[in-house]
Amino acid sequence: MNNLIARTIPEQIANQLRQEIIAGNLEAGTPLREKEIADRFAVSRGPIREVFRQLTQQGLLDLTPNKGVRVAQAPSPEVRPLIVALRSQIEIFVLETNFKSLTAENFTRLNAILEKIKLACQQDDRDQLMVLDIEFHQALMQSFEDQGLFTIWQTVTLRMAMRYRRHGDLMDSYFEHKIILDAIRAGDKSAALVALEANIQ
Amino acid sequence: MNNLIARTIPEQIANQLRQEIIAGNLEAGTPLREKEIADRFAVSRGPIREVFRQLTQQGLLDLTPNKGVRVAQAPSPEVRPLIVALRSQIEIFVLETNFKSLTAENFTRLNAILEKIKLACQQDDRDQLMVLDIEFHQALMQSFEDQGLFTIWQTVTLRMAMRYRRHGDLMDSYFEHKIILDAIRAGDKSAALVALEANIQ
DNA sequence: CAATTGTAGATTGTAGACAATCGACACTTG
DNA sequence: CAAGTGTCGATTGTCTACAATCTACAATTG
Repeated sequence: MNNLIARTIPEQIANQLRQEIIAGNLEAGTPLREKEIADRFAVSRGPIREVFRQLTQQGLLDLTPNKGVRVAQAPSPEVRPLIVALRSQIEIFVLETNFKSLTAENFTRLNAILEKIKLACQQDDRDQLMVLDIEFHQALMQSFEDQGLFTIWQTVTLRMAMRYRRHGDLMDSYFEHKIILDAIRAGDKSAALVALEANIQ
Repeated sequence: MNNLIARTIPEQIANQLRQEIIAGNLEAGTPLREKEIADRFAVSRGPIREVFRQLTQQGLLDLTPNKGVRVAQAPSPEVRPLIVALRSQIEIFVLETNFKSLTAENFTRLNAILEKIKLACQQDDRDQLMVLDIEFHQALMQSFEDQGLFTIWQTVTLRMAMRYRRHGDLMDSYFEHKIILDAIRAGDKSAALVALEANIQ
């Protein structure tokens, strides 16, 4: 999830754990032991410590010195609207600023993800849809090459995604993303922005 | 900077490096070698790796696998206004939401920092002022106990602070913070919000 | 001579051993 | 019996050694 391909071992492990936390497979408050996770992925504790530090910084884990990490609580209903607003602003900014610089490569990548989204919707695979949803927006963010802004976006988005379940018909998600991509392809900036904003909630 | 007291060794080292990066003592693009930094702080590479991962996640360093870290570029003039807006929104939200829950402890803590700010301004110590400025706002953020939101705020704020120098008379900074605190103490929420917003730029 | 391949040194990545810290519970002590 | 203290087991924190990877530059080859 972090990159198109997860290069390093810690990255792969981080992706896996992230997905499980976001999906809610790991209850909030659950302690994660270094050795336990290390054994599970057949590596030593070093790489796991790296993963824990990263996920902590991304707001998915809480770390207490000498005590270890626990799965963090999802954002409270009070704070969630703020998080959503922040993410929305970032993505709107990027799409607007970067609109004319989008390349054919960006289109094909977005389209590839969109097809996977369609599949996940048809198969009613909510977990996979959540992963792909984030991947779609991530591809947008990465078209605008600003590592610092990407990091902020990622932290905000992961926090927002925690234990979040899209309600109703999954197919709606597919259509929403399709509208965004179609508008981009058609060069209709304002339509794209409207569709994007509508999708982030 | 991360906490009132930096508990662990990696935290202390991270604080030191953060300060140097933000102050601009370390040029953007400068590579940081694990062993070099480890020797400097008389620890092994392990804790340093932790520090590098954290600062990377906070947008102060760029990490490339198998190549190491470099000091990140400050946000571009294009992106900076967005970063400022994000930070402003977060702090406004917290102050507004949390206004009535502020305790006497919060006041004394804020006041203590304010006094230090005054001193730094009088001594024309720009680096120290930058640290204290962030500390002041951090104290505000920590009065609202939400680790996830704090993490987001921190990332945004550190990014915004990179190589940023307040122009003009340093004393202005002192007065701006004094106005905020006075308004809070007087229970004048809207005045506090206005003053806070004016200060974040 | 240009392109490729090979090698050496430096640097990061990982593993495993040891040290420090924490929490719980039994024990002492007034 | 209550408060404090000591010990034990579990877990995290750190260090050292070794493996994998990258970069630069030399050697080879067509």
